Amino acid sequence: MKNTNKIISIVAKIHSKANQLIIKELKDNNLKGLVPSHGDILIKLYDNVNGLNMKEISVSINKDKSTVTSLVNKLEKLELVKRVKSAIDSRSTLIKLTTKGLDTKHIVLNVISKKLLTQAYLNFNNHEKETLFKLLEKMQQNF
Amino acid sequence: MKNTNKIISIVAKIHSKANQLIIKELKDNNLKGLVPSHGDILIKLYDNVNGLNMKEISVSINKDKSTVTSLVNKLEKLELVKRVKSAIDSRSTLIKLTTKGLDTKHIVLNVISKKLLTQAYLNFNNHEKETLFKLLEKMQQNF
DNA sequence: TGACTTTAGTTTGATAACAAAGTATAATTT
DNA sequence: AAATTATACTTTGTTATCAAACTAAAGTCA
Repeated sequence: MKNTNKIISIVAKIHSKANQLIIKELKDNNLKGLVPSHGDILIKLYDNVNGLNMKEISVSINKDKSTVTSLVNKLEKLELVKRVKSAIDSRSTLIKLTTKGLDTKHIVLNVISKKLLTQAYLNFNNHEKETLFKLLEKMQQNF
Repeated sequence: MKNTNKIISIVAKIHSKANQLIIKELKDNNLKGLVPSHGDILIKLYDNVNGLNMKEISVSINKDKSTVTSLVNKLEKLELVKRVKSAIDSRSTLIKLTTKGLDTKHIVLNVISKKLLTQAYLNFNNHEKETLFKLLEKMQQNF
């Protein structure tokens, strides 16, 4: 088997290792019990202070809506987000950060995400970063 | 945020899409109920006709040993593999392909894996394949 | 030899994730 | 306007996955 045929298993391994790192960092930074998907939701919400509905979250983090229900349930239980019924469409629920949720922004973005990228890109120069990014993006669009 | 900072979420997306494709293909090829990890185990066993023990499988597919127990339980229930007690070390269990398990080799390697690679590498030339592979391998080693 | 430690594997309990079915509301069609 | 279809979300049931505790068999060492 050609080496390049192992591409998907390398992708899987990087994904797994990155997730392990994130889980460890979340735990070490007083966000015990959270998993990467919770972090993904928080990151989306930092950029959307007016909230996002469940569908929007589901699409943007690439997870099934029922999965998002349970992820948001947990975030709500931890008082990091709150559900607000939409005034315009009563089927829709807006998910908004609480103050406590917003407090996680620095840790999540400037500590955890940063650490992850630093480690992933260790010994990469800018050209390599861009090349890898472009090729991966191309592969992603093939699916 | 710089584009290249989204690298891990692209990795996650490719992993997820690849897995979806594999699950669909397994189902379409009469291997309903199997997931990519089962495929990973079968692929390792094709190359090791004398069997592999649980630990070896766990390491090679990068999954916890308890996960491997349940994956192998399913493969055994489907009569694709059998457990054989090691003669040398009675703690150890060798997992071997059954005839029915070996029959999946063509489908798994020449149909499903091939389809996956063809799709992932659509519009890639050899140089791009090798560049991507090398850079990903480098990233993997950073973890 | 007998007590400790390590190793191989399973069991148990918890959870993220998905799919399918269910509920409720909104939009569309006739 | 009533019936149909579509949308937003939750609930239910299943499973892969992990971690921690457990069992049993080697290995070590004193």
